[in-house]
Amino acid sequence: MSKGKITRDNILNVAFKLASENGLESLTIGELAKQCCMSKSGLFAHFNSRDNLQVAVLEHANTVFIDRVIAPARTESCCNYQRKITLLLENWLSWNHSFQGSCMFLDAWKEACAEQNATQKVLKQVVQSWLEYLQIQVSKGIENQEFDNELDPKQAIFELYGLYLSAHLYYSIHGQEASHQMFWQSVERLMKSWTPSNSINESK
Amino acid sequence: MSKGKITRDNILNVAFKLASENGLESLTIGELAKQCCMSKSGLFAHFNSRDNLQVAVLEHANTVFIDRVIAPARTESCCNYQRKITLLLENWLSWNHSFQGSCMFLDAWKEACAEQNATQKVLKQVVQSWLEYLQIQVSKGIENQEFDNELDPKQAIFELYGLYLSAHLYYSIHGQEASHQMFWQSVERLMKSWTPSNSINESK
DNA sequence: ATGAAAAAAGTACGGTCGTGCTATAAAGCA
DNA sequence: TGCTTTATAGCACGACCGTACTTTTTTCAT
Repeated sequence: MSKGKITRDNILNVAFKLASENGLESLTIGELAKQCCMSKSGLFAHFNSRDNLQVAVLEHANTVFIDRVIAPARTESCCNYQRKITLLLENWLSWNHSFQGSCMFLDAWKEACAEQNATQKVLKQVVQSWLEYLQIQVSKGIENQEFDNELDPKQAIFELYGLYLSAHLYYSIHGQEASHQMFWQSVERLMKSWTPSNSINESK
Repeated sequence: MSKGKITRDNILNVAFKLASENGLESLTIGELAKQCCMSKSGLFAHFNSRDNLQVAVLEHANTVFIDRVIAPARTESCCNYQRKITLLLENWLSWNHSFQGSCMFLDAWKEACAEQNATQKVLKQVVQSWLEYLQIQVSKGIENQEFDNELDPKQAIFELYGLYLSAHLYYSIHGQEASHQMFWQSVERLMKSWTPSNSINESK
């Protein structure tokens, strides 16, 4: 392995770590060089542009992902897929250092929000109050006996919110129509499961 | 209404529009001033810091959200909550100009990824292949008769992915433990609904 | 109409960004 | 060992960032 490759590999490891913590977009050549104890230009010569650097980091992250998530679950193939999927999920949640609320690929969709500045505080408060509002609606629906009284409103909104997030993600991949269709189909299914007649599936 | 308030309001409207399209983080004072046909310093004087500007934009967005999402559904109160929630969801998806894959609050968590550069292409391809991989696992589970053969793998992963996204969001609000717990509880519930015995709730 | 107050513009500064170009140092093969 | 190739550092640039400070223009109440 030539010196160049070794250095490049080290750079990518450091960059992956940084990008995992602060988001890919906030990865800057100057800071990365500092962390690698290199000069900006010395590091830059390995990629020739910031775009190339980011792409390289993503590809590196992908190999790490395969190594940590997919490969360890391969042994479980072709016998019990429920178990295998659970295994994949476990790996998925912990692949990038113990699920610190960060995922390389999600982060590339997300803004760098590591620092707890005033903006973030307001943002969280806003989102949280919206979640609580939704939970209250579910609670009222339960009181109104539309929903099963074993239903946990918090859990229900958690799942509902997931569909919303998923819809956003799928939008950028499959476009508006497909995203909408999948979202509503899932919502219908989810809300159906909230009704008393289907209480078999309820959470606790 | 004084001149200052009018200008400030106009700035916030323009800023909201910009931030909706490109993310709050990519909102810059210089560009915003240009869009408002103002000087940087003239605009700056209204907020005295970029942080204050961002907070103001968020608060403005929140009032827009309440106007467009919560208020229109108020009439539906206290009679049919299943209907009301559906209404809220409809408003939710369209509140910020027809659900163009963007949500003010989600965007503040997300990176500005409007431009289709090389990085974004790689990123989407990576995520998509991961989704397809998961779908294949479900398909195999169906062939293996662990899952109901009416189950739609694509839809199933859509919902599963939503739980994952939700978990990430809840992490930043409620911390690791709560987030983990809710995630697994929902996963258990979801996968249980995939099994043949519970096919009542299956999507189509 | 006039003068105080508010709003907007002008200008400048230090900082960081990505990215060229040139020179030096190290690596690897003969 | 010496020489070519490769890797790294040094330095400078233009652009844009947020944010001060000063000056000009506009607004508004008297």
